[in-house]
Amino acid sequence: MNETQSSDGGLAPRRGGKPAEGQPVIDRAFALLGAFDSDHRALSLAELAQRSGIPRSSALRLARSLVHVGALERLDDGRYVVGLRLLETASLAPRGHGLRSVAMPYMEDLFHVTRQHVLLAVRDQHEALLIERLSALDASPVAYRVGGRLPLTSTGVGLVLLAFAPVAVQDHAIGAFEPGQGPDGIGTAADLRRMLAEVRRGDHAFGRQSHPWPLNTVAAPVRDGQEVVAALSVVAPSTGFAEAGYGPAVRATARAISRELEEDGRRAARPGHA
Amino acid sequence: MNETQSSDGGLAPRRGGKPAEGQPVIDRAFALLGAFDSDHRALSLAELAQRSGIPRSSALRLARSLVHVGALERLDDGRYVVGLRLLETASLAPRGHGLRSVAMPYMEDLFHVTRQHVLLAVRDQHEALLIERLSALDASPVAYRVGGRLPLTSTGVGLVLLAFAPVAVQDHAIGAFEPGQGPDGIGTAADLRRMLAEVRRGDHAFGRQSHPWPLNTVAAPVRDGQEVVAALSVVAPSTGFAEAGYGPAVRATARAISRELEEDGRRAARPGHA
DNA sequence: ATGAGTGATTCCGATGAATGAAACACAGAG
DNA sequence: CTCTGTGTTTCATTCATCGGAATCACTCAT
Repeated sequence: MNETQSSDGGLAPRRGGKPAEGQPVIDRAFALLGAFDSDHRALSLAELAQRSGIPRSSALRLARSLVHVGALERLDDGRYVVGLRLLETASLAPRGHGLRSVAMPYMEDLFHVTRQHVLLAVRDQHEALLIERLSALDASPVAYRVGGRLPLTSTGVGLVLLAFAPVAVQDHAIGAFEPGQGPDGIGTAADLRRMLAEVRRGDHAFGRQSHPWPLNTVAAPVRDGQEVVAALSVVAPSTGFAEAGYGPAVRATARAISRELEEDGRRAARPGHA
Repeated sequence: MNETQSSDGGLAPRRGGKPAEGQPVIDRAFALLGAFDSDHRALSLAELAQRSGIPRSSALRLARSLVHVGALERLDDGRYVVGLRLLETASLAPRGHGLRSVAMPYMEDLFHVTRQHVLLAVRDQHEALLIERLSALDASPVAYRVGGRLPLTSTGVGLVLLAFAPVAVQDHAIGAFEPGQGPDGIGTAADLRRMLAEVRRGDHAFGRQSHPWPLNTVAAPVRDGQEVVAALSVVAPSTGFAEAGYGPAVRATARAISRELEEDGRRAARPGHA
């Protein structure tokens, strides 16, 4: 490691750089893309380099490649933003827009009836990823953003996804649970475990949280065959939250989406396609 | 080439491969991602290699890297699909979900009122890219898919985007126009040019097409400041198409979105943010 | 003007990551 | 059994990648 072996006299300017470590180009490229978040949608080269931990000259070269393929776009002021090309290919993700496209019309109807936030989320590893959110103009503000991640141990959709996740995932979540993270009524890991069992038994989850704002939520699982692939929920301010009304609506909608998914699957599986 | 120059005795197996050409890794990686389309959402390694024109072993290595960062996911049967990671970062594209998030509530209302397809599209080079589509369960089928591309010279949104595009883009489209591509009433390049002028003057576009199904459409521009950044439209079956009703609704909604965009811009521009 | 400061860009030698033909393993079909 | 088609591993070769330093571009305070 020590470059002392430049031997006598640093005649050679030691120009050549050494790739920090066996770090594939793809990793670094996506590290660049990972530098963007909801609070930093436009980044200068310097920010890009700093936030991704990549030397400036390398960051520039990579960013140019990404612009070339359309993954990034360059603004007039020189800053970079995420490009449309990503949206284009991302829309082909079966668990993302694929799921979304069949769920959307039903979510529309649910939204039409409730006029409250309607959420659709899937599980990715130990987090939930918000696929779609419908909100009214005059709706109460919520923190959850489409494309954003949220914890499994709180939020209705999270609890549903966790309840039907592989045991390993559940254990991980229960083990890592720290009191205070969960919604109201879940103080300890034991509470969480009990809650998950309850969710499985009733096939839906109620959630109450008072932390940022007082919000109530009902969530239900969306299935493709036997497997739970997503969770649907309605989130509404506690004031005037009609559990009795939203609960059945959410569960019915979730089942409708599940049925449609299964039909689509059957239709796609049978005949030779392509 | 003839490999006769193996000279005397093929002792050396000639293993080493030569990088086809000065082709950055990023380009190849996105060539892999580009192998997916709406008819091929799951691809085997062989398909992936063939469709992207990359040797199998290289495709495998790249695909693994992409799986590692979450851009691809691997199904149980070994096939690859687009992963959630892409959706996550793609949701940060200002011209994509950024625009979408402010437009959505208004689109919801428009959809609520009309119960017809509501489309939001932006221009990317010489094509339009569909950012969002709201459709009813019982709606007439349309070919346009979220994340998909559609020509500028047909479809209401396309005409609006083209009408307000830089002159170079317009000339390119008019030059490349071939009779028969456009909607009903546009037969020649001259017709197209005249239509674009009319769109600019009236600040909206009507479209009639009978090709796949008889569809009518009204589209209006969405502006951020002076610049047209997107187009909004309602698409409905010709039967019972109430132009008089949809037209104003679409235009009013487009203006509402524009106003909101401008306010957001002002809000974001003024105070120092991060 | 002058200089200081910031950020984007170019240069370029050294080097190791990327490359792909070939070999291998396995599966199903004929 | 052979044969065709998979996915996978190996490995000698080499060219694309790497990043420190120099350069350019631009702003702002003096």
